[in-house]
Formats: sequence, C-alpha cells, structure tokens
Amino acid sequence: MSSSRPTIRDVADRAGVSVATISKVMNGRDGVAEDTRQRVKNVVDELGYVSRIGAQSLRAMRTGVIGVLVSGFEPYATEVLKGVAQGALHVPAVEIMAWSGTVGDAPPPTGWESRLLLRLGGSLIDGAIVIAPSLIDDPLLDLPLVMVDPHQGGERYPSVRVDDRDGARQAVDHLVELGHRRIGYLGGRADLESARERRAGYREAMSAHGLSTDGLMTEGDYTWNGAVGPATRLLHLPERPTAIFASNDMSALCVIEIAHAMGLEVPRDLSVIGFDDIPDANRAAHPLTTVAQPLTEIGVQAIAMLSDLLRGRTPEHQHLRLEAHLRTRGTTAAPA
Amino acid sequence: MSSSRPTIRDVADRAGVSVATISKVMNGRDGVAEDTRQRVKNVVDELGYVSRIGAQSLRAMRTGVIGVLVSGFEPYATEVLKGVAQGALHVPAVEIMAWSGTVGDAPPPTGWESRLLLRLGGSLIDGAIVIAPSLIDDPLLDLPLVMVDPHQGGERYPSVRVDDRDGARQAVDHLVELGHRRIGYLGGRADLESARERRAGYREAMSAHGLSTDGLMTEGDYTWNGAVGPATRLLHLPERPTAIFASNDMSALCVIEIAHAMGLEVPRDLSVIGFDDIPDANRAAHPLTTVAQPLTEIGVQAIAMLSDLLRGRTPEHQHLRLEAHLRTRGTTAAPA
DNA sequence: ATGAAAGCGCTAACAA
DNA sequence: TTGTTAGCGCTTTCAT
Repeated sequence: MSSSRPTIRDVADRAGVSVATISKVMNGRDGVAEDTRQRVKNVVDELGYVSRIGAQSLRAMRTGVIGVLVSGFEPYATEVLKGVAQGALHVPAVEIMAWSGTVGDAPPPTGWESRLLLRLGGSLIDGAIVIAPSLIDDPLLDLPLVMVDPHQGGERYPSVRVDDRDGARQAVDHLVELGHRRIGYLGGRADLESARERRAGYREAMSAHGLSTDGLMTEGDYTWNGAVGPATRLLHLPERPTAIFASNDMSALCVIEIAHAMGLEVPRDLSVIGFDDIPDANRAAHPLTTVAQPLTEIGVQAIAMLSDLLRGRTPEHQHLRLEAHLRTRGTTAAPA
Repeated sequence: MSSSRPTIRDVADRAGVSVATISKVMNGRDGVAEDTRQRVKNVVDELGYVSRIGAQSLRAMRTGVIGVLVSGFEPYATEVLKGVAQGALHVPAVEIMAWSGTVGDAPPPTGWESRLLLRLGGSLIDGAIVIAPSLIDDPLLDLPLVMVDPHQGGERYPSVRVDDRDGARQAVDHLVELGHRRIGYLGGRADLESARERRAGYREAMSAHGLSTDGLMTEGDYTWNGAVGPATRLLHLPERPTAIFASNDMSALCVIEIAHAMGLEVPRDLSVIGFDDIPDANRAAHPLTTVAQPLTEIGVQAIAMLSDLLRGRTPEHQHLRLEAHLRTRGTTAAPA
C-alpha cells in the first residue's frame, strides 16, 4: 500500500488489467465484461482511487464541472445560485462549483473574472455562469458562458435578466398612486445594464406622471456601504423626498436604517421601496415593499441555457428577460 | 491567429524559441537572457497566453492556489474568509479560491469535503482551509489542511478556533449579573467541537452559579431554520426563561424574531445573547449582545499555519485557540 | 543561454 | 472484450 495517492496505473496493476480498461469503467463506457467491471470497482474502492481532474481534462477536454462566478456572496447572488443548483439537477453529469474572486471588502479588480475564467476554462470547468459581471471589453473567451444581469455592452454572451425598466416603472407607479410626488432615486452599479435600465425606468415613469427628478437622483453601487453616502444626501435635501426608490434591497435597507438614525419613521415619514426581493427584505422589522425578481427562476434558466451551449445547441433565446413583480409590504404608505 | 486558446507551443513558435524557455520566463526562473525574456513577454501579451492549471499541476505537482471550503456562504464563514484573503497577501505566490460544495438549502452531504478535496488536491490546489467541516473519519488526506472550528475528533489536522467554553461562560456570567436565573440554551451543530464546548461552558457556568438547566437546553444547528424549532420550544415553556443564550448569532436573531412574533419585547421581556459577532449582529434593529470571535484574525492565523505546512515547516501551534470577548449591546437587560 | 527529450495521469483511436 | 499507443500542455533535467 503506497503512501501516496493512487493513480490509474496502480489500479490497473492491482486489478491485472490495462489502464484503458480502468478508464472505461470509470467513465461508464461499454465494452467491458461485467465481472471485469466489478473487479475494477472493488480495487477502486479498496485503493480509494479518485481521478485527478487536471489529468482528466487535459486529455478529455471536458470535466463535467461548471463554474458559477460571483463578485461576492451577497444575498442576490446567493439566491440565484440556489436556482442554478436546482436547475443543475436536470442536467446530467454536471457538478457545479461556485466561487468568488475576492472575498474581502475591497471591490474585486475589474476583469478578475476573465483571468479566473481563463485559468479555469479548459482545465477545470466546461462552462460558466457569471453573475453581475465586471468583464468589460476583454479578450473574447471561447468558453461557453452565460451572464446573469450583464454589464452594459455585454451582448456578446447569452444572458438572463429581469425586465428592469418595467420593474422600476412599477415601483414609481406604486409610489405615485399612494400620493407621493417628491420621489428620490438611489442608483446601482453603473456598469451594469440593470442599474441603467432601472434608472431609465424611474425617469420615464416620473416624467410620464409629470414629476420632476431634479436633484433627486443619486448613485450607489448595490452594496450597503455604497448606499450610505447617497442615502444620507437624499435625506438631507432641503426639501426632503417623501419616498425613496432604491435600486436594490440592500440599498433600501440601508436607507431605512439611516432614516431611523435621523429619527424618521418608515413608512410614516418616509416611504421606501427596493428591488430584488432578497430573503432579508421579508425578514426585516419592517417587511420591505419591493419589486421582486424571480431569483431562483433566473438561476434555473441560466443553467438551462448553459446546458444548451455545452452540447452545441443554440439556446432558444439569446437574451432572456423575465418579469418583475411588485410586492407591497410594510415600508410604503401615503405621505403625511 | 488561431481561434483556439494558445498553448505554450504557440508562444514558443511565435517567439522563435523553445517551449522550455517560455516555461522559464513564465515561472521567473533564471537562465534566460534579458532581451529574450522581453520578447517572450511581448508575445505572451500579444497572444493572451495563460497557462492551463491542469497541465501545469500535472507536471509541477503544485499550483500556487489554496482552497477554502465552506459548507455554505453564511456570514460566519464569509467573515473568516475575509481574514484568509487578508492573510494571503503575506504569503507569496498564493492565490486563494473559495468554494462551497452545495449552494441550495439542503445541507451538504456528510463528507462532501473529502470528495472535493480529493479531486482538487494534486490537481488544482496545494492545500486547503476547511471552515466548520463535516469530514468525519474519512481517508486521511495527504493534502496540507487546516481546520477552522473543527468537528469533534478533528485533532488529526491543525486547527484554529476560539475559546468557546470561556466565551459561553462569559455569556452566562453576564446574564446572571443582570439578575437572570432561568436562562435557556439554544445549541449548535452537534458534530462541531465549538457547539459541544459552548454547551459545556453554559452548563458549567450555570452550575457554578447554582442554577438549574433542567428543560432549558435545546439543540439547533447554527442555521436560522434549524433554530426555529428549539427557539419556539424554549419560548413556550410553562415557565418561560427570562433570557436565552443562543450558541451563535444566526440562532439568536431567529430567537428575537420569534419572540417578536409572540408579542414579546427584547430586552424588556426577554434577554437574548448570541455568539460570533457577525456583521448582522450590529446592524439589526436591536444591536445584538454577543460573544465576539476575532473572525478576521482566525482567518489570518489559518492561512499563516497553512503557509507553514506548505513549505514543510511545522506550525508553532498545532491547535491555536484565540480569545472570545463579550460585547454588551442592546438585547440584554435586567429581567422584569 | 538555450533546446531536446522524458514524462506527469489520463482518454480515445485503433489493433489484436 | 481487451490492450497498445499516441498524445493533451506543461515543467524539468541534461545536453549543447
């Protein structure tokens, strides 16, 4: 019993067959006698043999693993991930592996996904799903790739997203129906299509209602920390808005906290509406009114598309756009 | 310009040198003329060449990346991860890569880490840090490994943890000082040392104060969902405890929510104390009183130990134990 | 300073 | 049904 990890050679020697036969058994190919197969399986168990992904991919040019890249493990990405995992059950012979390039507080360097994908592709993964990517204008990767919530100009890869513009419109309409007229906007990561679309949706809807947006638009980056500045600014405006539409839930929760710290009560003194419907939105002291994305469904669709790509088919829709739905909960009300 | 990803061969051909030279340049070996090195570098940039991890590790038996395995991306693991990332800056030539075996709601199958580690080790990673592992009694892996918050009997690998027993004692002492006598306990994942130690700490401290724990001890699993049952049970006890010590913050936050749903006010009607000090603990409507772990420091220490292991040194401490500190915030008060 | 050659562990034609 | 063989892309002696 060698101390080092067994190779296919060790298994072959021990089973008294050639390495080719072991390979066949390991990969479920046929052309192996049943008793040989059994004997090999026993030896494999006995030795605890596990094939090395590296060696495998080097030859087979595929690994049966797909990667999911996220810039950080925040709730939005995590929810989509769940959908991917769920959808993966319907894709035979695929393991999924999730990772994030950076884990600290610092925002990941632009283009980190390309570097990671380059190293991983052709070595470890057959394809990938990238959530809220920052890949911009980089070498076109020849790895099958699906983007969730792509950045602007990200049309080069198939994508799944929600109808952000329409969602934003729903948010504004809701607020206006309640009687609000000064509605502030807290934007998201400017390089993402979603942030631009939500912003555009807000402006369109405001203008459709004949309302001004002057001085009411601020920019965040979808993170809690990035929302602190703009939220504070909005709430200290000489004429404070009676409602704020935050472009995602994380920002909305931040707005609420800052409002509280200022002694404002939500929704009595300020209405707040978010976007996404992450689990925390429904768990907060004041359940957040928000525009819900079908997060799980997005994940399911993404892996379905990738699965098509993987077997050389063209996905039915190159750019899939799902519906957003308003969830009226406890943080919006008529203005005082 | 070939459409497929360039190999070391392509670079060599284009630069008019041998593959061996390319390899030397890529790995910073010397024995290459300065102008040759420059020429090679240019071609590398031009072609966008990136070496394939798989092929590399096959030959070199090392990859320069270390893995961090977590059972899920919950806040505790995420915070430790940050420390690891931070500590990695001091370890030359090491990239870190984080992943979780499962991403859905279902708990990962026992022993998933072993399987993953087996595939990854010797292929993709040189070593790994496993946070709150479930590896139990499996084939001893010959991969350099450091455990954070090891499971019971996990002494076979170096580990980093906090002084859980002492932390639990601090929690109980604090509650007793406030005047509580009926103190409920909501336990954590029973296979982890930390959960057993915190439990033991609670019992010891209670008994040191001459207090009974009869019917006051319940078991959760460190997750929100796993805390719902025990929390509900504790709060519906005929003689309701006036305080609950939850073995981690996630469970504590769940207790608070359930208490609220029952119309109880915290800390007026019920004191709650947690363990860990995850970011959410300080962000909640009622900032959570908790026993803080130095989460970042744990990560930093873990990678330092792994780094020693990687270069064949024996870490100074095989089992490092850091201090826990009480953070008195807004969820504990004297009983009514 | 550079290159030729051997081989890491594995899979896939092809031959037997 | 099985084994032989030729690499996959890379690093590393060892010659030159």
